[in-house]
Amino acid sequence: MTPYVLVVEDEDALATLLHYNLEKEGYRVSLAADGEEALTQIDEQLPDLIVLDWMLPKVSGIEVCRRLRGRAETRNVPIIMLTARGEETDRIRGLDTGADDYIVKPFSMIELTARIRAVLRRIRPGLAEDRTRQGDLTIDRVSHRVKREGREIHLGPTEFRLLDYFMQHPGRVFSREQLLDAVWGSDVYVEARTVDVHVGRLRKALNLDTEIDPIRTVRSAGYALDVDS
Amino acid sequence: MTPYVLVVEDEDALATLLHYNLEKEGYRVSLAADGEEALTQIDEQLPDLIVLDWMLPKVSGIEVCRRLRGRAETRNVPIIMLTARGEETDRIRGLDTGADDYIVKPFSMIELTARIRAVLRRIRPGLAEDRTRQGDLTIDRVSHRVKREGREIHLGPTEFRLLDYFMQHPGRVFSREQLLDAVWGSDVYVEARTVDVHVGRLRKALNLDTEIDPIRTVRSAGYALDVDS
DNA sequence: CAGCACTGTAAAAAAACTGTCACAATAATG
DNA sequence: CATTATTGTGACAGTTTTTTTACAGTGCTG
Repeated sequence: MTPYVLVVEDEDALATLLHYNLEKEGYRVSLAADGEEALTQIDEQLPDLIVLDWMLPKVSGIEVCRRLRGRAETRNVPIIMLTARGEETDRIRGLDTGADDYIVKPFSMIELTARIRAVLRRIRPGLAEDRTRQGDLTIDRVSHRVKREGREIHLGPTEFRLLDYFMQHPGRVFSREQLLDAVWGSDVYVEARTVDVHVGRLRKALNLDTEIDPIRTVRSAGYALDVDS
Repeated sequence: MTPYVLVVEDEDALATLLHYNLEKEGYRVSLAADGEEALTQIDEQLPDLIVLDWMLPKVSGIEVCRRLRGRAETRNVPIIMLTARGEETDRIRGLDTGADDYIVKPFSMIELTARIRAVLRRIRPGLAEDRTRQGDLTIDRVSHRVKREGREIHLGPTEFRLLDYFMQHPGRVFSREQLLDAVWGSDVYVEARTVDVHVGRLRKALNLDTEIDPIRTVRSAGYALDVDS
């Protein structure tokens, strides 16, 4: 059974983005726009994990969190908090809230899915994938290692996240803008052409030994990871 | 058969943390949020060891302890008490309670698992691992000795616990925060950068003879212990 | 109480990584 | 084949992150 994730977020654009991306990640996703709605939905069907915005209309995120922790049947549902930078971070860090993890906006999809995987792994080991293989490429998110044909490959943080994203959606073409959103974060501003440079760096690292380039350039569209399978 | 540990703890965050870590340690783990629930669960299946919070709602830890000691079938189940600093420590120290050991919060995971191993060793010798080998590194938790390629290596207490933790999860990357939680203790407040210094000290001690550094730095993520396997 | 071993912090030094740009190379188009 | 649009690349300056070093404080031991 695929994990069921409830996203509680009032800002519409972000909610849609999360819905879209988590669904693509293979989760069943449901949205709630405020705390009240969230609680109703949770009563209807118990999620496997909740992504919860800190600031919410009607019933605040922290209040939702407390209420869930107070009830036996929801006590063990993992919660990941979404907070803006500097927003009472210390308090969350201390986990007084009872949240299992938190993530500071702006965040990249890669980062969020990594957290979700980590939390789900605690609850339902075996559900969350730690390692992905595509052709001769292997990426291990726990040990942070990338291998090609068994050879270890060193990547910088950005190249690692970039490859991670590609590996999760093999064959699919992404525009520079999509990659920026997914890998850099939804409201980070960097030049679109920067993606080219990082793709270049990723290629260089990947193809030190081989001459077959797993990354395909799609002119006037973007890039994709190809693997003959 | 892997040992079955019952954790009785009302504070949710700590309970989750314990559950997660002990499970990873290879134990079968069950949680109870108060004394009543604990007693019910114990009736259902007799644990090999109980980790019991001193302060509990409904039936207090000490009461649970007394009742277990009063019944023949539970008399010999080892109990490790969890107490806050200064919390009637003397009385526990005297072991009037019948607990086999106690540990004062905040404690590190390393510390707790060491106690659990020690107690289990008394009951079921051979079950608890005293020694771990990874590549050319050996750590012996009973004699508190570390060797590399047979050469004895002296480590300070913190470096020892740090290496211990790494050895228990080889290859895996830990953030500074995770290491602080696991090695220093869940609510000790020290600067995250301090981890760097101790990793540095550990490296220095480990690499006196060799030039191969078993500790890998993962930029913007943390550290991992690597062993060619 | 002096000496020693160990801690945590802070600050300096080193290393790794980023984002941009300018220009080169390549592909598409008519 | 010349032109235009798009992508690749090397250099670089700036930033972030890690490593190293120094130091002051603590607690233990003889």
